[in-house]
Amino acid sequence: MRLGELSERSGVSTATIKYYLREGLLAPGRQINATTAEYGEEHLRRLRLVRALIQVGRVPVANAKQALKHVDDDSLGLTMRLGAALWELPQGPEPDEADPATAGARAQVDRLLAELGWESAREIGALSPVHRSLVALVALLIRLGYPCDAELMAPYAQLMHAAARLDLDRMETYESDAEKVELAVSSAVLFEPVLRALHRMAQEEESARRYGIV
Amino acid sequence: MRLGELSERSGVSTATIKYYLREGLLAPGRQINATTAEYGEEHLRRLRLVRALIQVGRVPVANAKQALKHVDDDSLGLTMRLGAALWELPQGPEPDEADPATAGARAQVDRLLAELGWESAREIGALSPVHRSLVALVALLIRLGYPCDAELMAPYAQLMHAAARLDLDRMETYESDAEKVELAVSSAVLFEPVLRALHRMAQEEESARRYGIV
DNA sequence: GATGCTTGGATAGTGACACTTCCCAAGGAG
DNA sequence: CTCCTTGGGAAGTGTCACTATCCAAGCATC
Repeated sequence: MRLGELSERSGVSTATIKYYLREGLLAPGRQINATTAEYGEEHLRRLRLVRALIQVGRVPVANAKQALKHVDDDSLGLTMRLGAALWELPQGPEPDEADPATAGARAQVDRLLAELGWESAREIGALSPVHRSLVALVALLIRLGYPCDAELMAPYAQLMHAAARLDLDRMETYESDAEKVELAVSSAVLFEPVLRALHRMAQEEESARRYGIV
Repeated sequence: MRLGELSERSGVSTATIKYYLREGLLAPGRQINATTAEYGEEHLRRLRLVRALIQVGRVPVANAKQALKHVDDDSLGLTMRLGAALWELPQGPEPDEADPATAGARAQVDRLLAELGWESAREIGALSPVHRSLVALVALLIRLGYPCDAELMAPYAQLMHAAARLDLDRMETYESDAEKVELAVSSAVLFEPVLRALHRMAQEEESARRYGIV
C-alpha cells in the first residue's frame, strides 16, 4: 500500500499523513526507492487510532506521540505500561494550591478513598494525575457552591468501580500486552465518551420518566 | 462590586471579563455613570460558571452563550429547558453516513435501547445529539476493530442508569427550575469529569489489585 | 523520449479561537 | 491638578492542527 491508498482507505488526506509521519505519530513505511514507500495494514490501524486520539479524544499531538510510544514499548511491565500510556492522555485541571477550597477538596477525596478501601489509590496518591485532577474538580465544584463531599461521591465511585471491573475483564480477553495497552488507550479515548453518552441518555430517559417529555 | 473587584475575587483578568461582557456571556452590571458599573454576587457566580464551562468543559464561547441563555429562559418547561441547555454542550462526533459501519452501529444502539426498555430514548431517537454521537462512537470502535455491541454495552448502560437516578435525586433537592438547570449544566461540565476521574482511579485500583503495583 | 502523474520531503501559510494589548475619553480620589 | 481606574472598542498574540506550495526523483503512457 502506498501513501495514496493509505489516504484513501483511512479517509485522511495525504498532507495530513505526511504531517503525522513528520511528527512521529506514525512509523515510516518500508522504503522501496527514493520516491516510494510501502505501508501495511498495521499502518492503517495505527493511523485510525491516531485519528481517534486526536479528533475524538482531543489529545494534543505531542501527548498522543508519547502515549503511542508507551503502547509500543515492551520493556516495561503491564501495569507500568498501562499507567505510562494513560497518564499521557489529557486529564482535568490541575489543583490550585493557592485556593483554600483545594485543601478541603483533598480532605474529601482522602476520606472517600478511605471509606471505599481503595488502598492502592491512597498509596499512589498525588503522584497520579487522576488523583490531582479529582481534587481540582471537587475544589471547583465547592467554589461554585455545589456540595461535593465523600458521601455524595461514594455511590458514584462504587458504580465506577463496577465499570472498571467490566473494563479489566474485557481487557483480559486480549492475548498480547501490546493489544491490552492499546485497548486501554482507545477505551480511555473512545469508550469513555460512550459511557458519557450512555450517562446523558440515561438522564434523558429518567427525566422523561419522571417529568414527562413535555 | 466594580470591575476590578470582580476580577480580583474571581481570579479572571479584567480584560477577559470585558471580553465575556462583549460576547454576551455575562450580563452587564448596573450602570452608575458613564465610567462605572456595579456588579453583584450573581455576576461572580455566573462568571465562575462561565470559566468552568470554557476552561474545564472546553465549551466554545458561542455554545456557552446559548446554553446560558436557556438556563435563564423561564418561558419553557423544565424538561425542554434542560434538554435545550444540555444539547448546546459539545457532544461527541457526528455519524458518518457514508461509512458502512454506521448502519451496524445504529442497529446495535437500537437493540440496546430495546433490551433496556428505554422507551423515551427510542422515541427521541436520532433527534438527540447524544443518540447520534453514540452511534458515531460505536461505529468508530467497530472500524478500529474493537467489538462494541448491545451485549457489551448493556451492563455499562445499567450502571449509567443508576448514576442518572442519583443525578436526578440530587437535582430534586433544589428549589427553583433555574437552579436545577444550572446544576444540570454544571454537572454535565464538572461532574462528568469527576465521574471520569473516579472511573480511571477505579481502573488503577482494580489493576493494582489484580496485577500488583509493579 | 517527452509528458504528466505520484511520491517523499521540507517550508511557509491558514483558520479557528480564546484571549490580551493598546488606546481613548470620562469620572473620582488625593 | 494629577494620577488612577473605568468602560469600551479595535487590533494583535499565541497555540495548534493542519494545509498549500514547491521541489526533485521516479514510473507510466503516449
